[in-house]
Amino acid sequence: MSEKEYFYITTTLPYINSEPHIGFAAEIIKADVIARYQRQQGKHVFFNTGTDEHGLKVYQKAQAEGLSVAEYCDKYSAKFKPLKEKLNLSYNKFIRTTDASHQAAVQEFWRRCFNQGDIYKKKYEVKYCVGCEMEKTDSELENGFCPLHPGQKLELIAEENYFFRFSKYQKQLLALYKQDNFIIPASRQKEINNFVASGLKDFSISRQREKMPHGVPVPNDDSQVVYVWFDALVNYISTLGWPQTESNFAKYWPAVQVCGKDNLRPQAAMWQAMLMSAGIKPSKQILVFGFLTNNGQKIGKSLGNTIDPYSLVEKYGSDALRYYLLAEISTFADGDYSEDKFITRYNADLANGLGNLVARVANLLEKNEIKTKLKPDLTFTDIKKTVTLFEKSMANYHFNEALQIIWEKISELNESLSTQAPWKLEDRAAIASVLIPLAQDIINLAYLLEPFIPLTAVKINTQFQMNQIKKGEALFPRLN
RNA sequence: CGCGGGAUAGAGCAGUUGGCAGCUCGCCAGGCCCAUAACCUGGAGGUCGUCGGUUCGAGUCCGACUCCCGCAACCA
Repeated sequence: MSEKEYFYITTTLPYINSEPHIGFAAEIIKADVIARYQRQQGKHVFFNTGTDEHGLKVYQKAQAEGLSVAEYCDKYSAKFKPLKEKLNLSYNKFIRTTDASHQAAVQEFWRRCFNQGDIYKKKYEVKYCVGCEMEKTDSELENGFCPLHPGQKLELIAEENYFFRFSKYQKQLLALYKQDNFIIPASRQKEINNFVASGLKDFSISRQREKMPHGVPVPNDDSQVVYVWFDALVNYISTLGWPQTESNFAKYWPAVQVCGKDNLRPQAAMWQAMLMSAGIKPSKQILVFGFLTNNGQKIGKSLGNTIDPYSLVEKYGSDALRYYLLAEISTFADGDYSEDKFITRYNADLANGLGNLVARVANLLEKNEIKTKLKPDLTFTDIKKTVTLFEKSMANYHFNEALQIIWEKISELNESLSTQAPWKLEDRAAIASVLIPLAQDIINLAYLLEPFIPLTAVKINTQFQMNQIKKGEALFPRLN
C-alpha cells in the first residue's frame, strides 16, 4: 500500500432525554468492530459518536428537573461518555450538538440550502391538545384524538416555520438507491426506495423560538431556531471540522453511517437530500441494524424493562457483553437479550470454548517447560482457511458468522488437542511439536478477535508472546 | 390493493450466486483425565408455515394463502 486509505464511520447521536440503553450499546459496539477491523487493515480511521442535545424534549426535561438547559445537557451528555471505557470503544471523536463549532456548521449548512432555494417559510396548522397543553403529531393520535384526552377535540393552531424542499430531491434520491450496497441490508434499501417513490412532502426544519428556545438560531431570523433533526444530522460533517477545516473533511468524507431501523428515513432520505442541497457528496454507506427485545418483550421506558449496559458490564465485563451482542444476534436482524441466554452463551463459548482451550494449551506448555517465540502470523498454513472465510464474512458485516467461523476453529483445536493427547507423550520434542502449532493458532485467533473482544485479545497476545507461556488466570471464569 | 420483516429439530437461531438439511443449548450413550465439573466421540429428534409453479434438482427462485411482528414521516 503506497498511501494509507482513509475511513470514516459514525454512529447516530443518541438523544439525551434518557440514559444510555442496550440498543445504542449494540449499535456503537458494531461500529467499534468495524472501526477496529479497518484499523487492522491499515487504514486511517475516524470514528465519530456523541450526543444530540437540542429540541423540545430536552428543554422540557431540563425544566422538569429544575436545571438550566446547559446544566441538563452537561449532566446527561456525561452519562454517555463512560461508555467509551465501559464498553472499551475506540472512537476518537465525541461531538455534542451544543458545541459552538457544530452550531456554526449548522448555520452554514442552512445558508447553503437556503441559497439553493430549498428553504422557504410556510404557514401551516399544528394540532394542539388542550388537555396535555401540547402539540400532537398525527402518529401520536388515535382515531384523530389524543389518547390521553379522547373526549376533547384538538385545536388547530396556525404556525409559521421554515420548510425544506424535500420533494425536490425525489428523483435524485431514487437514483442514489440504484447504487448497490448503498444501504445494508438490501431490504432496507428497497424499503426506503418505496417510501421515496411514493412521494415526498417537504418537512419543517425550524421552530418558533418563543415556544422552544433551545436550538441553533436560524440565520437572519431571530424568531426561529433550527429544528433538531436538521441540526443533529449535520454533525456527521461538522465533526470533521466542516466547514472550517476542509482538509480533514476532504480526507474522510463520505461516511459509513450506522443506525437503528427507526432511523432509516432520516439517514437514508432526509440527510441525503440535505447533502444534495448543500452540494455535498452523499454518504458512502448506511448500515441499518435491528432492534433488541428483552426476553422476547419489546423494550420500553413505559414497560420498565430497559436494560442498562453499565450494570451488565459491571457484572460480566465488557468483552462478555460485546461478545453476546455480536455473536448471539445477527448483525442486521432483530435480536433478543435475556440473562439466561447470556449466561448460556458465555459458558458455552467463552468459558468452555475459548477460555478453556487457552488454559489447556498454556498449562501444558508451562508444565513441560516448552519455550516459544510467537507472534500473530496469518500466513500460517493451518489458519488460512479460517482467515479466508472470516474475511468474507467481515466484508459483509456478518459478525455473528465471522465469530462462528472462529469458534469452529476453536472447536477444531480442542479436538486436535484431545486426539493428539500430548499429556500421554514422554518426549519433550514430540510434545512441543503438538503444542506449538496450537499456540500459534491461538495467537492468530486472538488477532482476528481483537475487533470483537479487544481486552481478551490483548491478554492472549501478551500471554502467548512470552518465552515461557504460563497458564495464568482463567480468561472467562464459568458462571453458574 | 399503504411499506417492510418473520414462520427451519424440544428451545433459540444460521443458512446472500438453487445441488446430499446446519449451529448452540437441552436429552441419551461412550471416551478422556491436559483443562474453567471443562474437552472428545457417537446417537435420538425436522413433511425447512400451507398450496401450487419453474427446474435434472428449491429452505433457497415465482405465484397464491394463513399466522405473527414492526413502521405509517415533520415525535429526535
